[in-house]
Amino acid sequence: MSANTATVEGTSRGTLLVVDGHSLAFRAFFALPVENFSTSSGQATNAVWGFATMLAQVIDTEHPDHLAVAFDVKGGTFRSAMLPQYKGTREAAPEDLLSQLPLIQRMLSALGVTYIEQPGYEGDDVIGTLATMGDKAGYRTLVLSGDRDAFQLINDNITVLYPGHHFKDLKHMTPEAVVEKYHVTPEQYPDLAALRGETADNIPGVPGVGDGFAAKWINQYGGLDQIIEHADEITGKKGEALRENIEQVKLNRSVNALVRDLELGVALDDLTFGTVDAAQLNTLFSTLEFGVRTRNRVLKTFNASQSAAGATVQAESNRLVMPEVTAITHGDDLRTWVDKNMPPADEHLHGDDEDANPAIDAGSFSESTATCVDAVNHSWVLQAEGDAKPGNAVMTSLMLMVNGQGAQIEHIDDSIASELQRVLDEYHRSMVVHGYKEQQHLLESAGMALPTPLFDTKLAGYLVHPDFHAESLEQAAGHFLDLHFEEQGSAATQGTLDLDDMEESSNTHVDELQRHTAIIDTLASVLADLLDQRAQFGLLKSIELPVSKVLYDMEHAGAQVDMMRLNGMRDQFAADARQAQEIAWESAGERVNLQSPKQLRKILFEDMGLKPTRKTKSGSYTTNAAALQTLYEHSIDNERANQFLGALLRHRETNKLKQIVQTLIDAVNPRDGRIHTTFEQTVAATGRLSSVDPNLQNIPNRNAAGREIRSAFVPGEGYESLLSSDYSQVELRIMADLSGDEALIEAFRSGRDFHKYVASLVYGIPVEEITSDQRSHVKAMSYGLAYGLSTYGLSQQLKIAPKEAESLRNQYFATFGKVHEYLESLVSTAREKGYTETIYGRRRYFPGLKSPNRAVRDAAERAALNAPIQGSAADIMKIAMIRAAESLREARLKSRIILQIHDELVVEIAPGEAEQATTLVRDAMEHAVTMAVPLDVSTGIGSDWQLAAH
DNA sequence: CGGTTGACGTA
DNA sequence: CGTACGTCAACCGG
Repeated sequence: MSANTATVEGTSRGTLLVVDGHSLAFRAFFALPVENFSTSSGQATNAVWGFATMLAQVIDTEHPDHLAVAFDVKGGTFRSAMLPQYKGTREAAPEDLLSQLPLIQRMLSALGVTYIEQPGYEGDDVIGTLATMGDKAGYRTLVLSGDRDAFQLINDNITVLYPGHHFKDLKHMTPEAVVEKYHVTPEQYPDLAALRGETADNIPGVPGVGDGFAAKWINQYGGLDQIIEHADEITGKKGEALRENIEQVKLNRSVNALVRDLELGVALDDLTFGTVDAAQLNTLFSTLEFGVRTRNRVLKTFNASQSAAGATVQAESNRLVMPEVTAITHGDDLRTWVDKNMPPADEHLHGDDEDANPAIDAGSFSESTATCVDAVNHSWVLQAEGDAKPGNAVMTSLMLMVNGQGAQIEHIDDSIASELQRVLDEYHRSMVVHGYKEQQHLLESAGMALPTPLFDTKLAGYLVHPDFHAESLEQAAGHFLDLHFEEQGSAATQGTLDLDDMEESSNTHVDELQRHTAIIDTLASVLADLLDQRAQFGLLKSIELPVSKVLYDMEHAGAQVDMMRLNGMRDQFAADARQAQEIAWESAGERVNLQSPKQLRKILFEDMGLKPTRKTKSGSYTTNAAALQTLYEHSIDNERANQFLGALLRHRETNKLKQIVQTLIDAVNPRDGRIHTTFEQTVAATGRLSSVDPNLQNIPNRNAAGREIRSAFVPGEGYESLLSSDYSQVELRIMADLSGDEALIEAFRSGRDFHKYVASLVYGIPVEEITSDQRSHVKAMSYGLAYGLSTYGLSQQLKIAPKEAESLRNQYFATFGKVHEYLESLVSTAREKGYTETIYGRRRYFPGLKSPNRAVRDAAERAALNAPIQGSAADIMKIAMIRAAESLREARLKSRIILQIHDELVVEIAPGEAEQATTLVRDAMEHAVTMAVPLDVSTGIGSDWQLAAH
């Protein structure tokens, strides 16, 4: 299709947006407190800002292709000649508002928007004319106006966008909406308004007559003319009042009729989006002291509308604005800088008390009044750099940025720390950071603490695109902003450092801090916009940010280990491994490296001539445990091979355990004898956490030898025991709830042995007759569901015939039909929408569902099946963690959460707190969310992690 | 040396 | 030919 070919759908030619300039400015002025929107020289800017963001919002949601703004002109109109007091209230508009009208017009010029003033007429008449032109030409016509006179224009083609109680939520006034609200048609509305009067325009109506009586009369008599004809018939005080004010009403009616056929000297074709003059806009916005975010937001909207080549234009509009840097070396400098540059801490935009229990409720997420973008537009950025390793954090530098001004701190002394702490306490509610948890570690290392900030670009980026994991801020900028940076040369990493290099590296260091701060600033506005569009701000505010704080505390606390025990285990495992190795070497006849699959393949499949079972994905023969086990079982008649395989399997197991223990030993912080893992909050695409450095979420638990390692995790000094508390079958319970399958729900509500109960339903025999094989087969089936298992996989796992697995599956789905439907619906919805959602609106996108490659597509389907289930379980656990930490704190207990292993929490219990802490944690977990089935939590307490198991 | 592969630990 | 992770050691190419 040629770029010039316009496609016309149906009769609609496109969308025309007509804006009532004065009324929009007026509404903005009174909706936004002028104290928060003034330049340092005292010029009010609230109307300009409100006008700009409102207009951008409407353009973004309605996508008009034609646009015009109408203004009143100074001096009288034909109406003021008729009605001297007309719009007296508006004429008396504060100077602060009037002074902003020329600024708004300058902004519109810079944006390439046509605005129209018609001497002798009002903006309303221009609007009436433009709307009529649009209607006749077949455009969907939108009138953005806060003036109700515009309602008379409404018809099937013309909709008035009317600001409601909150400036930003626009009501779409259609004919139906007018009838619903006023009980008259749009054509009759001026009659109603004439009777009622219009206080906003200083026009008196009939005293005592409001919308209700006016509508009643209109519907009774047909219209104003008929009412006047029959005025004598109307009884009572109101009838009297009408007769007394009939002249006023007639006058009102002649004044509120909009002129709809002015000669404007413009055609609709002239009203397309013009060229944006970015330079002029920059000059204007910097005079008005608007932040880079406002500028980018507006530019983005108008550039996208102006040109179909949105991508390139958008990239240009995302150019970073580097902060102008002021070096801070003393607390007094910081105070001066803050007083000069920071806006007053602004409570009303996000007035939630930080201590209040965050509203965690799926329904309330999308309802917050201030949008994320609004809030972020008034925020500032904090970026600290350094090593954020829990327990060993070191901060090297820090920068604050607001409105293009940066305060750079390279060395923190006491005066700066105390001043900065004051700033954090006062301003945290309007602060943006990248990685709250990491920033908190850095600040803590300098003796400070950061209360919960407004926004976190790292967490927000994760919510927007959980499959994308940015290694650096530059990568995040490349991904989300289409801003690309050259690879940073690593001069410092090679060769010697002379004085020039030192200087250079110190400069690049500052450049980097500056660049990072600027990237965060721009990222925040772009990501806030995306979160708003998806109604995910609640997820950030009520789950990710609060859990981030909990995770910080967990990382900071760490987990105490018994070093003696670890060393003892390491030595024992090492000895066992060495012994197994000796035997293996002897039977192999050579000192083969047992940790080299390549060497093993040679020994097993070439030298010993064993028959390989399966291949790895790269095509070589596998030597994994399952294969070795099979070979072992089939090699009874080959003594040498049998002995080798047995020793190899033993070596594999013990050596792995030795390695795990050694990794733990290496991770112990010598300063406190504890292991401080890092919980990654933005890595797992489903919403789960992960644990690194070391990974404390994969400590062995399945067999006795491995489980011993858990006994090395003990309460630290000042604590008496460990509590382990975990959910039973959360994912299955989520499936029961979301599918609404009555049988599965009942299985959980019954309180019986769940898997046995399910098996009895599936096999159709009494619970008492279920064999342990039957139970375990059904159990495997249940758990496999959420993974998208194949019958082949099930047969492999259970070592049963594929046919048997197939019939188990059929029986299962015959019993739990709604579960089957639900799982299918997950995939089909994902295919339609491109993404899945958890119960709290966490999304994951699946481009692979459209892949022509079947293997890729199948894998994507399984992941799409699993993501909402695993992800909802993750949401629930995060909420439980927030609530548990909160109630432990509120009860002033010393006991604290130290580990999370997906469905388990480990709590370090202080003396005498066991009972109360158990109750609080259990309660938080059980009541994290309400579902059709109860959440079952089991707990145990012991003097080490293994003994705490239950 | 950095990246990949195979193996294996957890939920 | 079951989802989601992290870590190790060996190996390969530069």
